[in-house]
Amino acid sequence: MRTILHIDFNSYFATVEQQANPRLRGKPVGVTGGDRFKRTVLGAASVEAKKFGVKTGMRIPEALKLCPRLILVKGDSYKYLESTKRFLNILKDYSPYVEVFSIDEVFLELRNFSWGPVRSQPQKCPRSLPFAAGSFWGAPLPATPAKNYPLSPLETALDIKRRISEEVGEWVKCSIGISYNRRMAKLAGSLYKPDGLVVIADEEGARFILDRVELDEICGIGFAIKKRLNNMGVFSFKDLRKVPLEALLASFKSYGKVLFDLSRGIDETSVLPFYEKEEVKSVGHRYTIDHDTKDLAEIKQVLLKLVELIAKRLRTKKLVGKTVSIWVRNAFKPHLRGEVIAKPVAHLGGEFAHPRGELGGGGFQGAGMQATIAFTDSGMEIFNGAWKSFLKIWDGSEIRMVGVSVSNLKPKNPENLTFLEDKLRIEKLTKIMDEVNNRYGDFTLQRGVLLGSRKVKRMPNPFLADYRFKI
DNA sequence: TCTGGGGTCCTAGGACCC
DNA sequence: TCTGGGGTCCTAGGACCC
Repeated sequence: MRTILHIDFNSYFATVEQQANPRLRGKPVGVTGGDRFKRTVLGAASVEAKKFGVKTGMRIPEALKLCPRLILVKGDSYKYLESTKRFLNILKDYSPYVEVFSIDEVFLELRNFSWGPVRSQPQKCPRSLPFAAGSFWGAPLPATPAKNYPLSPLETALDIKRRISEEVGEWVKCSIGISYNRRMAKLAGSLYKPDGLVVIADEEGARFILDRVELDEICGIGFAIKKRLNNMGVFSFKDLRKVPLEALLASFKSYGKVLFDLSRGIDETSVLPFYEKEEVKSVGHRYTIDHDTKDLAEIKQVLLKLVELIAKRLRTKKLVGKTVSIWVRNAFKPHLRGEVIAKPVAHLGGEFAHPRGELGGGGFQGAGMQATIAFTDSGMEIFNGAWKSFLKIWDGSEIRMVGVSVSNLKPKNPENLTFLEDKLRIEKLTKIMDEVNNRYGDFTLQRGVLLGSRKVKRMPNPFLADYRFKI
């Protein structure tokens, strides 16, 4: 049996802000994406703000309505990244098997460790009783340390909490879940926040917990799949276990097996250490303009900026890509709110308008298109592909968001360089631009066509997107 | 007055090649 | 003129995650 810890930092951006600024401690804090308070959502909410019902992803006016004294802080990705680096360095001391799941979530596997004979002993219900560090479901973990580790899993978790408090900051709390697979460890970690420590020791313990949580509380079941399960008469994991595998496969194709296993606490996926993770598969940015527009010149400028950011990231990673994707999201249409918009998905069968409108749905409509171009890391070449696609999908109506992404990436091979003088000149110029912009900030040097783009103030911070590779 | 932005994965169906 | 099958690439678009 495996031993996997899931470490999740609570209200991450908000607690890092509170750590950095003691005046924010103990107060409801919301971290915003940037300067804009309109047309954006909260990136994080502090523990205190959450008590008012404020949540990550909430619109700002809505959050202020719930909590008028909410302190809005502009997010600082560099700060969060520094903090992430620090806790990852701590975790590496406990095991080499550290999977970076997101900027504030990590899986850590302790190997060569035997749980010994386990017997399930459900102890407390997660919803009715808060519990202190060390509470668990299922059999107690053996106290005997593993061969290669000086501490037992439980002691390891407690030691990690102690060191994070000492070395990252006392205000930065994490919840740790311990279990025999990734999904159950993640579920365990989510049961008690903040500063929780929960063990799900075996499948019997897993069933005990699964029977007491909602379907979408587990990683892998979201809005649409939950809705479809409900339509099949499945409202709990207990119900889900009664559905034969064949029926799930018929409805959800290969994902049916995942659901079948999930309901039984089974998950064979392994912890993938960060140094074994493949390079990125796509690099992209999207941007919501702070007003709806059908001004072609303005849209073009937004796209040019996005494309330059993407191209710069590709060059930093020494990658070239050949697939350019573009999406637009149309202006909000109140009458479409709640409408069924999604088209059937090949492998899952879409039926529902997403409440948040991932692209379409929830009052939004959108369109996207892909195009194949020659492998490139040049902003202009990406732009040319994107612009052609844009003109094809754009129906002339007002848009609120535009996004570009480059995928089908491969390492840039220096031998492939063309010796055309023109190409070399462009590469040289691009290199100089990157050097200057790295030193003085993005868009210090920019193409003439971007000059005068006053309306587009804030652009994505590409730094945050690359956290995984800077550790 | 109305919801951001960074990703990953999956599958169908057609085009195209041998 | 009619005919098969396998493999791979391209494209569309949704669902999921944080």
